[in-house]
Amino acid sequence: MAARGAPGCDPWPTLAGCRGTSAQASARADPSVPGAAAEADRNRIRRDAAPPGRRIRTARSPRGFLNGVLAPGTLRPVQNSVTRSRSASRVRRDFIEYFVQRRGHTFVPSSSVVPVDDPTLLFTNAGMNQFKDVFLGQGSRAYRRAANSQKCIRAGGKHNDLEDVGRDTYHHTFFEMLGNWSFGDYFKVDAITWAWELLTSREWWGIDPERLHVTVFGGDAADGLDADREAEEIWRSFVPAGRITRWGRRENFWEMGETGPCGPCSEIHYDATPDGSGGALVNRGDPRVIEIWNLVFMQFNRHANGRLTPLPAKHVDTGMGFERVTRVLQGKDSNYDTDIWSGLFDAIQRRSGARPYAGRIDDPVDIAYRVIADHARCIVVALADGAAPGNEGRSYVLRRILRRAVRMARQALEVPEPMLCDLVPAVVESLGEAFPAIASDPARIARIIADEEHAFLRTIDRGIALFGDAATRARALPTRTIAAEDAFRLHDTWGFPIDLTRVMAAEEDLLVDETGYERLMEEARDRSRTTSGGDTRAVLPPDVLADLAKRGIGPTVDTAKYATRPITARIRAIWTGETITQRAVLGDAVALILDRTNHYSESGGQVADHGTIRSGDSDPAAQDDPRVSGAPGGGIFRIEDVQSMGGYVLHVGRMTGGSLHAGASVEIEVDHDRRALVAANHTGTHLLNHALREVLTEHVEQKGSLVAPDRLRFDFTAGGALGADRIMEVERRILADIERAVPVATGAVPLAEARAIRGVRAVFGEKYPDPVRVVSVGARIEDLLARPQDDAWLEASIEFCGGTHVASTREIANFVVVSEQALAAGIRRIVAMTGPAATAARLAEANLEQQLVDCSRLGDDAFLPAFTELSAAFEGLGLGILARQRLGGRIDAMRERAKALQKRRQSEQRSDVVEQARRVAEAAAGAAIVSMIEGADRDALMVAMDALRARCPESAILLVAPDAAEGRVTIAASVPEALISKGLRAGDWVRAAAAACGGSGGGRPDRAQAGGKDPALAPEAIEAAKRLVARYIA
RNA sequence: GGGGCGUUAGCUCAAUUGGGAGAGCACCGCCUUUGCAAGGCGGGGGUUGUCGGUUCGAAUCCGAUACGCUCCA
Repeated sequence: MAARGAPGCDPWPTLAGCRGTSAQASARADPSVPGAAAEADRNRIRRDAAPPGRRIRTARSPRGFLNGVLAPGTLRPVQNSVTRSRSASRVRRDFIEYFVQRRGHTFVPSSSVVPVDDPTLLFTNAGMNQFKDVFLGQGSRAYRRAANSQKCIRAGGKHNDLEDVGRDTYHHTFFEMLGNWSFGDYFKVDAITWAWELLTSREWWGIDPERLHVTVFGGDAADGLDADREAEEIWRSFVPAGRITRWGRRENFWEMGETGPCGPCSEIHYDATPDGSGGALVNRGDPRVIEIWNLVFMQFNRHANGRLTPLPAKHVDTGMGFERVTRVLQGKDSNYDTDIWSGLFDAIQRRSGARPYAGRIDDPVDIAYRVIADHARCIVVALADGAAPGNEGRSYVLRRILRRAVRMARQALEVPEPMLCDLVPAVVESLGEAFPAIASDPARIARIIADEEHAFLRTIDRGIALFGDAATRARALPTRTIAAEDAFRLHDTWGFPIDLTRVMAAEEDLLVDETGYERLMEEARDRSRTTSGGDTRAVLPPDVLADLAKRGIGPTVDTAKYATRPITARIRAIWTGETITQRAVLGDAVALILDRTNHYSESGGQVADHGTIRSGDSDPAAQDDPRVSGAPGGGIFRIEDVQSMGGYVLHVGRMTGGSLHAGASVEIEVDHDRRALVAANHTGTHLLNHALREVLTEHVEQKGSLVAPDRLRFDFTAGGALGADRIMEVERRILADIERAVPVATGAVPLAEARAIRGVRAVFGEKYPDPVRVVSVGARIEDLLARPQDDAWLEASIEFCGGTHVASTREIANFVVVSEQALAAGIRRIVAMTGPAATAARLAEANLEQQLVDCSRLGDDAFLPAFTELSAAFEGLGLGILARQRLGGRIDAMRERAKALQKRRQSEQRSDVVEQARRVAEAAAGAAIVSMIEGADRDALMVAMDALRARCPESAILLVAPDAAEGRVTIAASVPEALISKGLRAGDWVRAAAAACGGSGGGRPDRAQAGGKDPALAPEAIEAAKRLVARYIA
């Protein structure tokens, strides 16, 4: 424990002479916090830093941070300034304690690694992700300073460290980012001063300041930006000029995206070279000199045209690699030598029986240790946060990570069966304290991992078989090179990464055409890239949001959205997807922003309303607009989608008449019929959620939901398939709820009170506003608030929900489960219908059942066509899953009868045609036989042909089978070798016959089939065939 | 979100340019054998994922769709 002043005797006294508004702001925000570090303060921090001459070696690591790996004496041991070794969890606690208790920050728990509501992000990859809306100006928080340790995954997205994992000592797919933030509060002075204090002061971490190098932004001519002299000057008070370096836009100018908040940043690097000579290695990717902390100063907004303007509110966003700083503080030269990994390495060693981890950089076993440990952490955290391995999106990234680890386990550690699943407890042990969600259901996580490991064993075998084919082809070539197409196919279709193909090729002394492979990859990427894109009308970029605010256009008032009455409103802006315009005319596809709306925008899984916007206003300026034809004034706009962005509601759709202009008064009306269908489905979803919880005794958690007019979809956690019995029970309960006509109550309730209600349903990881809207089926809101802990509420459906609902469950009318399926391991999806669609499904079921009964009573002759028709119609009826299973089983049973009948008919037909063939053979044996066969389909005709050929193997045979009922003539011919050599080809022969009855055909010289369209002309076909064959047998 | 590939008997997979849906294993019967393992002979088993189109004719070509695998973002 470092000797540290108690909170009451802060050795960092508040200093007079605070400068700058940010300092005053922070003092206001929390009076207990000292103001901005002014000059004197910085002097104190400078003095307090561990002086070079007084470095103290750690008691546990007498050789400093080089212990363990390098043999003693190979390099001069470096003295470390760390006074004592801190455990990793202590480092995490220190960071939070410093910013929360000492510097007045609010501790905000790490958000899920699976981003909520951010389609641009594969995984949470930085601490600032959960505050993105604040930086974009779309949201706000109750606090202005925040700090935490954020779970991050960098794999598969823009930041991808996957390739480096295992090969070096400091990249990870999963890591923790320690961060502190200022939202328009303190700025550069405090951010820099506090970072320096935490790192270097003896009271805190006491890192030798001489080992720290700082980078600052050096300016950018294209952007017209000067160097960040402000930050540089602040750094100068701690760090000599020689250890401050300027860098360009790539290293030291941070941007969130193409547009939006951005600014210069300063990075702190740690030099771990033995003699402290690593200054030149900053930003060179050298493992001895690594970046540990990045301080971002958001002070500009980048507009769509690339221009930068100053932000009104300046923010600070910092991120420090937890694993890296722990390594520094524990005096190690690899992140993997810290206590973060030791437990995991032990578990791997025990499970695999491999030799212990030795920390060598190029050793395959040590690489496997690092990769497996890293990937295990990543996968466990991601699964705990609700992601699952799969074949697309982030699921696919997880699958790839998992498979890489499996391959390592198999090849390097030689473990033939699944083993990653057995590492879950070790990961929980090391991370569960900081992130309790990880420890909530380790058995589920292990099960999913084990399934996935088993699946991969199958895939890799198929790939190996395909590789074998490619290798055989390669061996036949003088270059002994596997074709680019094969390598690409292995990668693109069978999931064999190129490096694996290369290794396998090398084993057989073969090469791989990698340049060709890269070319194919690039082509594939191009194909993929050029065809993507979304509806730009439904998105407002940050600069447009800012522009709207500047024009004095406020957020859309949507308080009328729960009523269905038409309202009047005023058009405030028209958004084309690229720019704000003044007018929309017939045919335009745009988005309208009004001052108020009664439409529900897409949210919480419920699809947006459709509706109409009309104006009777005259549009005086329209006459001057060449695009306006006919009478100006009066316009109709059809709303096809409604999206909410930063408080503005975008009514996306197209003009179907007249013109509309900004400022016009309009009437806006919701499509009531559609809204009613959606409401029935939404309340139905709540009833389903509640019924599932009652029917499945296990823990049911909502994982997603879609409420559309024609169906509802509900994804939830469950151990396995529900089965017909439980689906029936779920339906029965919901139908009973509908029958009882339970009233649906809604109300806004303070979040804390609402959370206290017994049995309340909320989606894990979702952010809810305060007050939150509560939707209750079966209990009055007043009663809920009066007795929140009453067990009676377990019988009711009570959810946090902003959606539109029916007033009474009676309006739902009916409920039918359409399907129940697995979505991912441990997650199932139910699709269901309500209202008229559900009633129609029940009617169709009753109808079909009656038809099946009627059909089964029919005699053999009538049965076959009736049954064929019924079974063909079955799929298209839109039945519920229970009806499909039950009646489908009945149809399968009846199909047996149909098959037996068909078989009997076929064999009757066959013996008949064989008899005909026998007669033909007796009557017309000769070099050529041309004959008519009655009542034969194609198969039967072939049987007749076989029978005939067996008797007359030397004859050329052509048979014609007219089928008056089907309006078809089938022709088949067979020609023996002797006649083929004379020039008679079966294909030509049947074609001649078919031509005579309106068809054509073809085939091989010895065997051919043809068809004609007019059975009445069958005799002509016979004549034509006889004429042709006569030429060859004369 | 976009691209590529696949879906044929219970299982593993075949099927030249569109021209008669097959093999091995498994299953059933008979034979051989003291028994077992095995062998011999015979047999059953298919709406070629589904729907539509082109064609005289589609497992094969085209379009849609479902499911699976896979790559990119």
